[in-house]
Amino acid sequence: MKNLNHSNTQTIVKGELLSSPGKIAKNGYFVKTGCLKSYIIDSEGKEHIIQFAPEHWMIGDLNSFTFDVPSEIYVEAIEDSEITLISKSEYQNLDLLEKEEVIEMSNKYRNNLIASNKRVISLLSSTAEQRYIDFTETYPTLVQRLRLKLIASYIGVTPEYLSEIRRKLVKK
Amino acid sequence: MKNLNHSNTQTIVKGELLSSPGKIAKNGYFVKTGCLKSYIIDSEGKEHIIQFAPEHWMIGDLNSFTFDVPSEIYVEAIEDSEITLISKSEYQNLDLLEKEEVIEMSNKYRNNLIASNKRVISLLSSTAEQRYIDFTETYPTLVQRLRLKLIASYIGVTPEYLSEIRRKLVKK
DNA sequence: GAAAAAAATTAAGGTAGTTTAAGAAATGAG
DNA sequence: CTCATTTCTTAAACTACCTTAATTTTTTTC
Repeated sequence: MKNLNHSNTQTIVKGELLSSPGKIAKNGYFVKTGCLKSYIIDSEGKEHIIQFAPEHWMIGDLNSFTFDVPSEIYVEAIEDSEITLISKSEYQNLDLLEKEEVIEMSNKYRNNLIASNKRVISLLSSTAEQRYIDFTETYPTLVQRLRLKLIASYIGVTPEYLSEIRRKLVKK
Repeated sequence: MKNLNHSNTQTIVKGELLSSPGKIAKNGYFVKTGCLKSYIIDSEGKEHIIQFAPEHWMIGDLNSFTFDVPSEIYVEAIEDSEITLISKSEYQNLDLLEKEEVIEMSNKYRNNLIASNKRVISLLSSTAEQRYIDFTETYPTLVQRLRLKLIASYIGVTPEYLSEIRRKLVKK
């Protein structure tokens, strides 16, 4: 992460809300320790998790951050965490960055895109049980750290049904 | 697209397969005219569309292209099209590119990521009917050009059920 | 422009996942 | 440690969406 630390480190506690809908996102967040989540609340009041960001991940509303439109998502700490801010002025205009830094950003976008595409495929083609198994294999450490409720929201099922899935898998 | 046309323009006909699972992707594709689709076939033989690429979009298996792992997807023309190849040697090593070109790539990844994230949210939080309405509003020109079957596969329902959704919407 | 092939429609029956609700277990606060 | 709160589990009734299959419509091909 050479050169990406122009901004200060901040300490935040579990439950702290860094970003919420309606505002234009002024920052992205880079997680040094702990874990954040981004999520939306749908028209029926249900929470859907867009992304988890444990150590070394970036999180934020890229759409709002990039195009100066009001954000639609929440960003919240799910553990006590240390983060650094990624300020808009720096990253919106890539021209201002060194070529190396642009490459670094580009690689982060690309890897994030690859992960997002895989998730789309998984949502389109796998059952909830398979998505849960995939999650446990892809993010074994997160499975330990996260509440079932959060994992359920991420893979797109109710906590009740995930509970049932787990019971079935234990029996096997 | 200044400077991105190092490669030749190719003309392909509807139905032509540019890429298939198992091979390591040697190229990405930039669409000048026409339309391509990328898709997977799941373990039950069902097709799931990952992306449509009409004029000015890029398409390909970024994961395979980037990390030299065997591809898992098909890329196929759904209209007669003109495309240019995006060769791996150029884009895998961003170092070799001019800063401007890196910025251009970064922006394409970023915009693609924003679109992919929106799709994840939509799959998690919206009903099939709402996803169809969103699709018609987001891609009005594609709705005209694409067969119902393809749209159904993209939004994640069977053609039969999309047909039913349409009937309901016409009645309203 | 006629025959063949592919796509779309309709409907009945089925299933994966949701809803609701209530009790048990784990976590958090003082 | 203890009470309050949140999370997890279980189960029964329900619904969004799927499957199958037959018919109609559209598109492709020669």
